[in-house]
Amino acid sequence: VSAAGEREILALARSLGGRTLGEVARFVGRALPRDPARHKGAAGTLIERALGADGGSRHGPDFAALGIEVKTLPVDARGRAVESTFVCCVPQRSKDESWERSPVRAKLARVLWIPIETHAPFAERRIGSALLWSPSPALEETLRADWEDLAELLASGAERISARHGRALQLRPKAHDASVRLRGADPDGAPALEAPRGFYLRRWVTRQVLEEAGLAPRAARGAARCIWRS
DNA sequence: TGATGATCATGC
DNA sequence: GCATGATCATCA
Repeated sequence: VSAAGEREILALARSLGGRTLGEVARFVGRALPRDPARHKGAAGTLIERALGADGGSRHGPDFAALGIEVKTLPVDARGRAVESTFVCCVPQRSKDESWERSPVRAKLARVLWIPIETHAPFAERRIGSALLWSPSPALEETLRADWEDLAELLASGAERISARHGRALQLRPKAHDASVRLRGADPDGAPALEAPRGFYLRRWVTRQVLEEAGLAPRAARGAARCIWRS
């Protein structure tokens, strides 16, 4: 909405570049957990606090007024994304929604990517150069096609669903454990229990984002590069 | 090494 | 209880 607002957020985010999670935690006055395995979302929560994002578990973008979603992006030493990226939970009745009105499109329309080096002790993980991003028309077409395929899959019954569907988007379990069930509906509309799932961006997508921004090498054997410079 | 399915903590 | 923040564990 506001270009000035975007520039301010981006400048603030880029000021975190080169710092460690421990430094940022001290800056915002929060303790950083020692064990990432037991605090998987801690880096993302910390960055949101440092940026003054709206926070909480509400729907909608992190910066509601600007429509910006903040996503930390775990990368290896060369700046390549090492994990897929959670986008949002599968909404009930997603079959009734168009791509244009989908939460996936809303989330991905404007993303502030924050690369973070992984495979180091939590507090020593270094933050990279923040990147304000929107999907290219080509990627958006892929996302739309995936969304429509996956929505159809969801509407046709839960049995056939796996993470193998979708070129850029995929469906994966999203729950405390595999036993969790939500109230849903079967293809006929009758009440049924379903495993909660989320939409995820495949790893190649975020790798491409960083490559196009010059933050990661394009070739598999490319030279090492500092992720907090470009 | 990469992808899939499973899992952990927190906030409301 | 469920959505948000993600990474872990395992197998091919």
